[in-house]
Parts: sequence; structure tokens; C-alpha cells
Amino acid sequence: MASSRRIGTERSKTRGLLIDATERLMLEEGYAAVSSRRVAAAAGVKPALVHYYFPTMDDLFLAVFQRGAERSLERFARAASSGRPLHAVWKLSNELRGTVLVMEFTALSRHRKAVRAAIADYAERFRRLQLDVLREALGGTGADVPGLTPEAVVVLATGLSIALVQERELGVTTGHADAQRFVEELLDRLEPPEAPG
Amino acid sequence: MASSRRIGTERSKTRGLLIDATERLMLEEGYAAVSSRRVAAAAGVKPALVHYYFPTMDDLFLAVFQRGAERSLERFARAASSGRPLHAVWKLSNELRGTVLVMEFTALSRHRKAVRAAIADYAERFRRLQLDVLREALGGTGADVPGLTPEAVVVLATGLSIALVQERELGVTTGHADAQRFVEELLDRLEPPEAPG
DNA sequence: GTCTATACTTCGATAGAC
DNA sequence: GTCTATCGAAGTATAGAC
Repeated sequence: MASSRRIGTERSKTRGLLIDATERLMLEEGYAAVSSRRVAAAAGVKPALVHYYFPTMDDLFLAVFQRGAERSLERFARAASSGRPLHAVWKLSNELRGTVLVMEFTALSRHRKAVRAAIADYAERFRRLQLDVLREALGGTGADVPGLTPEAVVVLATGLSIALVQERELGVTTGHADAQRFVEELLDRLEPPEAPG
Repeated sequence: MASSRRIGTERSKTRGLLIDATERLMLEEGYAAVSSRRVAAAAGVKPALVHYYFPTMDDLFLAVFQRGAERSLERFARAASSGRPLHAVWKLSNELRGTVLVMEFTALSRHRKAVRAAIADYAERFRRLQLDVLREALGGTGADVPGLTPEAVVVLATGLSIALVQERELGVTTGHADAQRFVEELLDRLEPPEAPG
């Protein structure tokens, strides 16, 4: 999908600024607020320069997604190799920025098919990594709740983090405290505070 | 904010067609595909007519949301008063259309603040209704899983239905079967097949 | 690499004929 | 109630000077 020509060194400063500006716009006003004009203004350059680095808007969106996905995978890897991987990973998935960005790209993928393949691929890879971490942490013992397989847990946890962030953004928080407490108690049982390193 | 003037009888046929067309566009291509021109074309009328019924695009989006919210509340009420309310409500929340529409409006609310208040209000009301049904169905006995309060359950269920629908749309379904089975087994314990009417 | 200038499209919205 | 016609703003994208 993305145009074939790629301009500007991968490590161009301006290129990074444009990606920053686009990401910021998406976070603050949603993907529909992203236009070459607005991105340029936010980055302090002229609109034509946006098209110099990113021939089409799809290229720009994909670059933002790509960078975000890489960073997200790095942070996930760090969390997964920490002392209490489940706690660390859950904490990660409750961060505002990442979750909101994924929401935006998911919504955007309905409007721009070029984005669709990228996010689907990323979601599948991420899901696999989550499963690996969970299975490793459970070590064959499994959860203490009947039917709560690792597969069920990751989907439930993914959905919960989406709901918590999404509703918090709207100002709706009824039930959030209980849901959060439930997860944390479950995590504490699966991964006790004094767990061996 | 919605413009003050309101034209076209509440029960105008054309008005309904425009709302239909807008909803269809949102479902199939996302909210960004909605413009007065595209809506008009989809409804078989001229663009100016869209602005006759809905002076601003905010008015149009709000009308679509309002109608959807009303229908959703009606269907929820029917499900809640059925023989097995929990099963019926869960089935409802897994329907594609409604969930996708809520997703679209949630994303849209980041870009159009006029939509924000409407969806926040609806979400809060809906959450309360869900809690009422769940508390009634549990009848003080509570779930058999420690920490799984009604409040926790509704948030978990809301998030799960979002994740299931969203990922299914992307073609990502790893873990879905387990998650679905977990919920259904839980529902069957809370609300056995031969439950009294 | 960054700009000016510009072509062309689509958008929201309104005026006014019918 | 529906249309034609139109305005001005904003969108994507490109050509070409510097």
C-alpha cells in the first residue's frame, strides 16, 4: 500500500518531528484531526514538506503506527523480563497513551485499509507474546478460577484495559475500582509479592 | 452544540433515510466517511437537503446516536425481562452493529465534543441498568469467584465484548473461544438453564 | 531539505427558485 | 420539502525555485 519511494534518511530529525506531531494530534483530537496542513503547522514546517517525507497520508499514518508498535514491543519485552512480569505487563496495558493510540488506529483501520493489515498483524503478534508471558508465569499450574485459561485471561485483560481507558476518557468510572481490584488480586495470587526472581 | 432550529417533522421519512444512510456509512467505512455529500448520495437526495434536516453535521451525528441509543435501551429492557436476563443481555452485547457503532461514536467523541456529552451520559445510564440487572439476577448470593463483584463483572463484560468484536473485525481471534466459553460457563452457573421464571 | 505556488477535490453551509 | 447554484475553507498532492 504505502508508496514505494521513501525519502529522508530514516533518522531525519524533521521526519521524527512530523511523526511526533501526528501522534500528538491523534491522541488529543482523534485521527480525523490529522491533515497535512495541521501536521505541518504543529511541527512548524510547510505542508509540502509533509508530502516530501510521506508521499501519501497512508504513509504518514503507517509510520506513526510502526514507530509506536516498535516502542510498544520493546516496553513489553522489558516488562516481561522483570521480576513480576504479570504485574508489569498489566501496568503497561493500562497506560493511557498506548491504549488510546491503539483505539485510534483500530478506528482508523475501518477508514483506511492500508492501516488495517498493519494493525491486524501487530495485534496477532502482541497476543502471542502476551500468551507466552502468561503461560510462562503460570508454569503449568494454571489459574485458580475454573475455565480461566491463559487464552481467556489475555482476551479479558485486553478488553478490560480498553474499557477502563475508554470510559475514563469519557468520565465514566462506575465499577472501575472493583474491576481493577479483581485483576490485582488475581495477579497477586498468580504472582505473589515474594516470588523468586 | 446542536443548532437550535430543528426542521422536518420528527417522523419525516426523508429524515429517517438520512439517519439510516449515515449509520450505514459509519458501520461500513467509519465516521470519517460521513459527509453531507456522501450521506446525500447514499440516501438518493441532494446535499442541501441534509443541511435542511440537520443544520450542522453535529446535529446529524447526534440524531444517529440518539436513535441508536433509544433502540439499544429498548432491546436491553426486553432482554432484561426475559427468562434468562444474563444470557440475553450478554448475547445482545455481542452483536456486531451496536458494538461497532458505540466504538465509532467513542472515537468520534474525541473529535467532536458535541458528541462527547451524549455518549458519556448514555454510557453511564447503560452501566447503571446493567448493574441493576446483574444484582437482581444474583439475588444477593454473589458470584462464586472471589472478588468478582457485580461492578467488576459489568466492566469486564463490557470490555470483553468490545475486544471480541473489534478483533474479530480485524481477523484476530486468538483466545476468543476460551474467553467466550469462560463467560458462558460463568453465566450458566449464575443462571442455570432450568431457572425459575 | 525546505520553500512558494498552484491544481484539483471535497467539504460545510447558505441563498433562493420551485 | 427539495432542488440548483454557489461561496469560502480545507483537504491531498505535485512542480519547481532555492
